[in-house]
Amino acid sequence: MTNPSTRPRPCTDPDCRGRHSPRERIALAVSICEGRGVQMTELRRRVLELLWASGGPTRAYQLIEAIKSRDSRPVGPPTVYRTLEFLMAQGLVSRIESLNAYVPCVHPERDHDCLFFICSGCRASVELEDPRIGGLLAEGAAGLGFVATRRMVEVQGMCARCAEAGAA
Amino acid sequence: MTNPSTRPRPCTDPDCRGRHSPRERIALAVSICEGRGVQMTELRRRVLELLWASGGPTRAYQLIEAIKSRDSRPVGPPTVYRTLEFLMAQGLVSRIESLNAYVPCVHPERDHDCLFFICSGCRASVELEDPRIGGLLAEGAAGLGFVATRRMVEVQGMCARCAEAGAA
DNA sequence: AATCAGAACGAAACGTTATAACATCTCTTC
DNA sequence: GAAGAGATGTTATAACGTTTCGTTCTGATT
Repeated sequence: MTNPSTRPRPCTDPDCRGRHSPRERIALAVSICEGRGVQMTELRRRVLELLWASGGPTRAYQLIEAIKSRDSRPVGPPTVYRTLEFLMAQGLVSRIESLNAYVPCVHPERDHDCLFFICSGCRASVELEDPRIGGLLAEGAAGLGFVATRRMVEVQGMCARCAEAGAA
Repeated sequence: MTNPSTRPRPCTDPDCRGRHSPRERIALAVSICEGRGVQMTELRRRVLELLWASGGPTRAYQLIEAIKSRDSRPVGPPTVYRTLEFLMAQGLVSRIESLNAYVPCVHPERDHDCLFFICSGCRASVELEDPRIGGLLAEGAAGLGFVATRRMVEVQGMCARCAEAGAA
């Protein structure tokens, strides 16, 4: 067991807007895997690092490229897809369906909704949390007798910066 | 101008759950295009018919197959993708991102949200409307200074029927 | 230490989804 | 009938994802 004082701590600011240090988020991910008894292997950690470093939604083949060029380690698509699947299963990464791309989850420690605002200008994405949306979806599901397993909420548009620049 | 008494009328039941006759929905689509001065061509109408006939989210290559086999008319992928793009631009069809598939919109006359419940069992989807969700998303966007252009809300799970069958 | 089982990884081939680039056709308008 | 716009056809290829099978690694057990 790690010393509690050095163990990464979950974020308690509901309005942090994802402003966390990648380094610290990765340490948190490692700690989460440890706690669950699943393996955060070298490859998995590397993929997570690359996702954090990328600064935006990243495609599977970009990851393949990055690992090949930066690490001089050729990996095939199945390897990367398996790794992404693992990271998603652990709640460490989300897939953005409308982009066929992946982002690191800002708050893997929380059972968060996947609610993304995606800028068409700079291709960045922001993850938000709003439990009320989950509530409404649960309500809708209940009305249909529907048992939900996965929710996906994606909003495309322009971020403040790009909207301003584009309008000029 | 069509005689108002024979012109397809928009649905006013907020809780209809998509129970409309395809025939009548297609007539409505034709009427909408007419009103907007855009062309509902043979191909576009055919694709819309196939989507309504299919009974569930339909993939682009399934449409290509259907047109080739049923109509003895070979069409290429670009043709079908262009057609789908047109139908989406007119709000007659929605794309379900998490399935790479397309569904006819139940209420093209309304500026509806795209809120889908997708059953992993029978592969059917139900489109719901809940303006409150759009409201929350608008609120989230406003908080970020984000200008939204497209919203996608998809919930995957099991419909009542399949959940019951699967549980047995 | 040898063995064994399961998890993780590597590689080749393949299947699916989507678009680029360019040609043609069919109307309308002048 | 020439010009232009919108719609469609054709070929090729890019982008995304999966299947299959075999190998390696790791940790537990004997």
